[in-house]
Amino acid sequence: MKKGNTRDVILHTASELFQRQGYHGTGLNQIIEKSGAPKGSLYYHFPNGKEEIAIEAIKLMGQHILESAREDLSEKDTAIEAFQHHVAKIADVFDGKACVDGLQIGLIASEMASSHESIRLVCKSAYEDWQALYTECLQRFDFETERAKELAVVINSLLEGASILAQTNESGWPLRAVAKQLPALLVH
Amino acid sequence: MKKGNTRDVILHTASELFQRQGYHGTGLNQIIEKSGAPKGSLYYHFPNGKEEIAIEAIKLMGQHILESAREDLSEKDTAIEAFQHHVAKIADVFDGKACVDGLQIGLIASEMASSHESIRLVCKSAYEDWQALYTECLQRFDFETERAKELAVVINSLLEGASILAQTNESGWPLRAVAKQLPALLVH
DNA sequence: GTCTATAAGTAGATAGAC
DNA sequence: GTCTATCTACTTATAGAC
Repeated sequence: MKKGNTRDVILHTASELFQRQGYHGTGLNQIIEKSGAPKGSLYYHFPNGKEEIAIEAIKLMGQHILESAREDLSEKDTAIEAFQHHVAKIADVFDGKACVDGLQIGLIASEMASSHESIRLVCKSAYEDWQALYTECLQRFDFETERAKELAVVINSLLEGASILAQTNESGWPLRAVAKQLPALLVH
Repeated sequence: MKKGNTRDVILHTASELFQRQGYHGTGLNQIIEKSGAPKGSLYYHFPNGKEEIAIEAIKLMGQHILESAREDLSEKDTAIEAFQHHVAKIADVFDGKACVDGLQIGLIASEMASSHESIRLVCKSAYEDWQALYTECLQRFDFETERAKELAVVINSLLEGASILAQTNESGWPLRAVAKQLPALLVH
């Protein structure tokens, strides 16, 4: 977990807490406490305070999710199998009651959309990156460009929504229900 | 807006604020201020404080969404048209920058899932009600029971997720992208 | 049923020593 | 780069008058 410098430790802990408890639900003191980072150094590394930590944390989450998605999607031979594999991996995370590491910016995105423009834009950018990856993957499996783009939005929605249901049900089954219906959606 | 008694005014205002700013992002003072309700009466009507207000507010949102969904879904002659109509109505809400009235418990559901069991259960119950309605509608259009139940979960996920994207983009287009792909999903 | 005042705690943020 | 102490503002919640 520790990457050596204090900044990364703070950011990693903040990512974890923000995505589970949200922006307002997570205190700076809690981040300090859980990370074990020295309290005094927080405003040294992030002079703009909580908002700056949140922005950097969201960028980190975005990249993390992008990487694991890219990995999942490259391991299969059809679009259906690829996305089903991706969804199944996410479903597994919600079964264990362990921390939901690196999944989901939906909570903070909803929370801040109407109040913090800068955070809204970072979230928007993360979603665009994921959709670009999905689009690219669908094109590789011979989906026409426009349809691929639209399906990417739909898949993105599906994953965000099913993740909320999974949290609410404390189980990955909503994601598995989604995986099961993917073949109907992904017809040429 | 005012339904006569103070309790309902508080609840209505709380619903609005909770779904836009979340639980931790909304202060009791803000609810009082915005509702114009007398401050002293808050703990008279809700002796258990903020958590009780949240639980009742979520129930209210759940019923409100259920009713408008029932209305939307009963106006068309095919499953595809019915759900497309429903999604289109939601999309329109996100275009105007007005308050998102009565839509979406996803934010508060994510926020509280890991910390307040009682709130998590109320959200779970609301989702189950909506899915039951979707299932019923799909069965009416000759979908087999098991498939109808699974599609209901998928549609629920789709709506929750696309609503987050709509907020993040300040536009209803993600919901319209979903509507456009519904015919592929809803094949017998 | 409503109102005022206030308790008790915690939030984010800052200043200055080291 | 880190630590400690502290400031101000705000939070939920309560007590007691009306």
